[in-house]
Amino acid sequence: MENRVERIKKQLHEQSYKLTPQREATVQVLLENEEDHLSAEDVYLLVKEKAPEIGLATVYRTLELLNELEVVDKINFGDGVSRYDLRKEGASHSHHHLVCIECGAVDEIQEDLLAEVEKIVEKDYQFKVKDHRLTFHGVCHRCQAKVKKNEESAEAASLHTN
Amino acid sequence: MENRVERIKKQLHEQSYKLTPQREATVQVLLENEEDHLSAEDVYLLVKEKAPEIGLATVYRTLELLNELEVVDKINFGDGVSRYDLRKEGASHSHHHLVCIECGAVDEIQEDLLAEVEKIVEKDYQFKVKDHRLTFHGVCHRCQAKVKKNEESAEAASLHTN
DNA sequence: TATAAAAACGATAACCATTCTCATTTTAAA
DNA sequence: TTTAAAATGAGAATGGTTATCGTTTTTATA
Ligand SMILES: [Mn+2]
Ligand SMILES: [Mn+2]
Ligand SMILES: [Zn+2]
Ligand SMILES: [Zn+2]
Repeated sequence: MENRVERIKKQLHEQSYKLTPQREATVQVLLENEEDHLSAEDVYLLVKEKAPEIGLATVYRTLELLNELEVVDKINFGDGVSRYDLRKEGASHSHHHLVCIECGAVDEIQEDLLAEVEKIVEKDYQFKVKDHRLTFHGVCHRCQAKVKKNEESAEAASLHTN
Repeated sequence: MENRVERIKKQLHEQSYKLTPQREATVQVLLENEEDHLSAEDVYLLVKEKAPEIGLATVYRTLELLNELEVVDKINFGDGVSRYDLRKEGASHSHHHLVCIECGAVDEIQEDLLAEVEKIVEKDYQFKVKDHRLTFHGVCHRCQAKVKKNEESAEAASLHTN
């Protein structure tokens, strides 16, 4: 885990960006909240806990930089904010997302389901694919379970009143 | 073509929304620019040509409404604006997009390439898929042709100077 | 056709995520 | 240490979108 920060710092250094405590704290926060999809404001509040003097503009600048270095993906789920999603190390593109229209949860699919589709796109549309964004909107497994449970108890209640 | 407007108007009426000239003009503009991906501002300027008294707020409200009726998809390509994309009639989900990182062009894929992938998502992730968003980022066929042409003329020039 | 309530409208103020500006501080290499 | 370039923090500015509110339009009903 610690290595991960070191490697990102190295990457910054290689591209002749300076290693500032603000940048390190921001990367730390992203690593510690890898499963979430934080907005710039979210990151700002979390970074402030370990580096209270940091400014919001610096957080934006750092996230922008990390996006250019392909350390994070800047994604947008249609609410009014950009979210910053850490890439798995060495991943060559953005992972897929499952957005629940019932509870708002965002789950991830780490396996690449688009290999075949990309072949078709390259062949049939002569488009050289560099990256992709794939998001499914629907009902998550938790909300499906909830509905099923409610249906069962409604049935049970109906048996009682008959 | 004319039928398309009529059907959308009917759909509004069925859901007890009122049929106003502003809404009709907005739908007209969307139909006349089906291949584009217009922002609210874009739509506003185009609608003003045929209904100069219309307000920007009304355009936003109409686009929001059409999005709820699933007549348009509100999409976001990562520049700071929402874009409104007319659905093909009867289409049950959003079509795919090809965004060129060289020239910025946005091309469309109308065929559904995700049927197999969605089966996997439903089975392996117990996620009930209702809709999807799929965008590829890469180099469009026009830009690829341009690069190839440049390489050829560079080669030709090189032959001359030798 | 006249009436009236609900819905929709236009103008514009407010909101708010993001970017820009600029004076000050920090970094990194010599 | 010195120094130039890069980075930072505070807060102003920007710009897309939404909210407000008084007026107008629509549509159902009498
Ligand atoms: Mn993610
Ligand atoms: Mn489209
Ligand atoms: Zn859910
Ligand atoms: Zn192109």
